[in-house]
Amino acid sequence: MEIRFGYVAIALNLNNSSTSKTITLKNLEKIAGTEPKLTKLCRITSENLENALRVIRYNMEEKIHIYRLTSKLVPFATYPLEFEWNYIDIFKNQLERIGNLIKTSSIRVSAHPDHFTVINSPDEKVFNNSVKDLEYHASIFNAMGLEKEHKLVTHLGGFYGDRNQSIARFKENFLRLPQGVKSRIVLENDDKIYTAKEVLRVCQELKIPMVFDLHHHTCNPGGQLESLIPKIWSTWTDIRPKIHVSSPKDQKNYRNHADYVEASSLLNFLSLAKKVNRDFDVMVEAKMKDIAMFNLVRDLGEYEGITQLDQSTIEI
DNA sequence: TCGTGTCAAGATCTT
DNA sequence: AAGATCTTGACACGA
Repeated sequence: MEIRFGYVAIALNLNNSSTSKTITLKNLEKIAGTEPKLTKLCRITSENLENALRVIRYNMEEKIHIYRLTSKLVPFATYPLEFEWNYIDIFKNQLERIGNLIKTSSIRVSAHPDHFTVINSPDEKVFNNSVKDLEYHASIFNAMGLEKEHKLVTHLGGFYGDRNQSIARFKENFLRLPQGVKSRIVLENDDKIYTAKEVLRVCQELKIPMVFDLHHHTCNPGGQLESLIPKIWSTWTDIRPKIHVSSPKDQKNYRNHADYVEASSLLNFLSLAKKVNRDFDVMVEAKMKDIAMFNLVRDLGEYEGITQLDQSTIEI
């Protein structure tokens, strides 16, 4: 079976290729007049999209099939400024070009709205802002022409003093999301509150695919791997399952991501996944980004029973 | 040019 | 009720 690896947002091998350039609100406000402000925002966005195109081209050339786009392609995309700007319209062509390259090179992309998106928040304002943020992500993917297998990864959310109530609220709020958002969402177990077992149950109930994070599972265990894997795989009905891997920074900051990923920490998971015999993808979450991914694949290839097919793919 | 405090947004723990 | 901390890459300011 084949396992493909990818990385998050930044291609360290490409110089000056940030796709997350921005401006602070204070400095945006310092710019006099609406037009100049808009010009500034557009210049930044355009630069981010140009770099995104470069990064996708790099991925294509390096035969990297798994990639997470940054959430910050468009600065202040969901922030209520004193003027409207339809960045989807303005950057239609650039977004299309990126999407076309993603499709022709068969790259599987995703995005991970950051921690301000909390679907199970009891605060309606926070929920509404989360909807906005998810819609922003979905609209970018749609403008790129990306099919529904390109997903948005998020978590169950906060604890709010009562686990069961908060899980129940997630389900209620999830059902309130726009269809175009619901069909993009996949859920991931987190490192502090909701375990793989708990997230799996919600995913099964709501028919949401589940991204399994191996490192989070170590920080916040729930359920046995051997029984979890086939069930988690089943949530991905017609799409390859995907997992996240990372290594702890150190004992003190165990939950933080290290520069690289320790290959040996995957061996147990791989041997259990082999029994299920289904191809899957791995997102490497490490400070050293694409370089960490290449190293991990190389290191795994050294083990008995693992064959390195290319610099981002193994076979077991 | 380099180092460092700050940043639009949330949640949680501490005070 | 207010403040610190978490986490993250990049900005922005000052040395």
